Amino acid sequence: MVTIADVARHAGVSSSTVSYVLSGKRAISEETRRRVRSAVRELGYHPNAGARALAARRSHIIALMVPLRTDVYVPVMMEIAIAVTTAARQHGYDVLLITNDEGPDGVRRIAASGLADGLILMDVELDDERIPVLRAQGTQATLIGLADDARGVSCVDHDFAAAGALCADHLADLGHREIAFIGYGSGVYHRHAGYAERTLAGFRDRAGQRGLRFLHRTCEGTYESTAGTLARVLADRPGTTGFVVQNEGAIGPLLTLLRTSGRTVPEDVSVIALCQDQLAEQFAPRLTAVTGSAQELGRVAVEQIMGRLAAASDGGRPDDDQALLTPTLTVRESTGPAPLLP
Amino acid sequence: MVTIADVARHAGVSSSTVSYVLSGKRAISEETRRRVRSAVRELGYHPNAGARALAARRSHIIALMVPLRTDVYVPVMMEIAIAVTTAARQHGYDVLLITNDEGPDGVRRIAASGLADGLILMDVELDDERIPVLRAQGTQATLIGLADDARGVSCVDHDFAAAGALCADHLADLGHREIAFIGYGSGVYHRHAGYAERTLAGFRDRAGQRGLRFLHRTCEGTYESTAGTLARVLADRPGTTGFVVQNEGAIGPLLTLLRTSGRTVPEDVSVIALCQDQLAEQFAPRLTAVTGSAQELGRVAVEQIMGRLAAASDGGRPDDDQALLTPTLTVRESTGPAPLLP
DNA sequence: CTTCGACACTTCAACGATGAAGGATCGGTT
DNA sequence: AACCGATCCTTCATCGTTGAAGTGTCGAAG
Repeated sequence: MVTIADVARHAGVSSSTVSYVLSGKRAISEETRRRVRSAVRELGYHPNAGARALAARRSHIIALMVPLRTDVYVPVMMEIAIAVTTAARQHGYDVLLITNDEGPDGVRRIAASGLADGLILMDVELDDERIPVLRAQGTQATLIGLADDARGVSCVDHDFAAAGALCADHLADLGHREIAFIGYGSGVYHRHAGYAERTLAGFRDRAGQRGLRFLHRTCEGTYESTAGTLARVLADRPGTTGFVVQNEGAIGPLLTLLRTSGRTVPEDVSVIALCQDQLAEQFAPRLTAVTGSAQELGRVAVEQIMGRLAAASDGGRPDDDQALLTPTLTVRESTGPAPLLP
Repeated sequence: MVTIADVARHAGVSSSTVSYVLSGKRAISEETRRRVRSAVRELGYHPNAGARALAARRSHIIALMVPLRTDVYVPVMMEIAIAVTTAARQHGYDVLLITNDEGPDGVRRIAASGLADGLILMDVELDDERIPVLRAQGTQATLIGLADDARGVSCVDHDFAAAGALCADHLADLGHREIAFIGYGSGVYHRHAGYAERTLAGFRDRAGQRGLRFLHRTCEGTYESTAGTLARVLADRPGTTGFVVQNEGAIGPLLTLLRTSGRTVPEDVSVIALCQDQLAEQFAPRLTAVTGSAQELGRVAVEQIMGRLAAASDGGRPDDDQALLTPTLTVRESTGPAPLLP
């Protein structure tokens, strides 16, 4: 194993000088810097992570707490995780993966052991138990999602309300008047999952403003569940011409069911999805969709943590940022003008 | 911050004793152990990760290198990542997430810095550049996937050949004689991705033994691509009554296309999928599927790494294990007896 | 000719844990 | 009484890096 002392010897300087060259915290002459750098390269030196963490009281690791639960669309989680990892590396940080089932104790463990300098929490609930722990330990953290009391932490999330509103606007612009909103399973709403509630609220408000009639129906995302949901919608409101689908699992079944019931998309009914573009492109017809960027979400979360860590190490009190990322509407082939009244 | 010295003082012993109580490496009297344990609890002591790593030359972290690429079905990757994390925690280990784009340098960085004690590599290529690095650094590692030269590392993977063979057997048992194998996009085969090639080879061999005629066709997984693939299959072999689908993205489109072309499943044609059960359950009809457990894969990978670490720290040379996990066939509603000849 | 500040580097004491080696205590042997 | 071995605990050096404080040198100002 190559240590900083080996590098120092090889470059003919003290180990402190090597440390300073590497951290850039003191002025070092051009000549010395060159010699140290080439010694580092020649010996293939990599600073020992443990020693560094111990001495500097910084692990250069952030922890990412991901849900075990899989009613969230999983690829999005993975995309966020990868975006976080990539963004963190650009700041010289690595990412530790923690699962949600460790709960508040997990947060305590990571913070108290100094394993990570900061945490990013996914799948945050409105009154999440982990948040008080973070405050108590004085740990820097960013939530992906919103919480009721987010003092002492930063937050970033998609602007789900705006996404809901975009759906309502698009369908209203096309002349639709009766809309069905196919949501997640009822469990998601009972859990008060922010993304589900806020999308619905955003949609509802805008729908009201635009004079749309609409039904919200829960749906588990299986074929059977979607069939049941659709049947009830068509029974209650036979005049429905627009569908907003938030549940990724329900999209395929819904399209199939509409086709088999003799309705063509977008001539008879329009379908707008709240899902990733990649998924929206896979269906036939390609779906008009409202999307937020998972990559951006991960990137912003990392920026927020880095900001907090920098502020804290300068002795300041970090700002509790709240970022809401604006969603985008991409019009494809699944939405069109409302059919003329028969 | 609570240190081991604080605990020692509180329990009226030396810090070594606390360390021994916690690690269990020396006999400590019942009474002392009790006092130390309660001091730990009362003070909320968590050993400092950096100090521990430095002194013990063990970080209690394993790194998991995940692909950035997303032509693999992403939920499976996430499931593996979570299984790895959960299994690692049971051994007192945490998991660091590294992305594949760091390549061999990433492996070097992690190994040389002592950040992780071992690595698990996903998305392994047959002549993966990272493997020689692992050998050179003497780093313990497990591959998820197979490589040409896996000396010095352990491997675990699904037995894709067996999965292919299971498909052939099931369709042959049902009396089908002309089968189409809908695979991944051609890029996957050009890359010589092991899972794709081995499934196909396993299917081909068994199909030969059972006297099946079959076509292998690549498919990108979009609706258009699936439509094109299916059209060609039906043009070349109108008598095809069995479909094996390995590309998750092609399943939905294929079912829709078969239906719109007037073929019912499973009366006219049988469809068997190589995909997760969760996905297979989502379609109508529910799909007969051959599955390997992603959870098991993650679990075994962790066991292998733990075994290697234990052997290495006992001064031994770890065994280069190779595990192939047996897939399961779950018969559902999408396969049935071959139709009688007209 | 002293004094001073700037610069470039070195010395050295942390950081918090581990574990080999070295006591202390005790009942049991000789 | 002296010794022994077992048991249980402590002392202390060590891990590799960091960064505050200190040293040495040099040129400019007083």
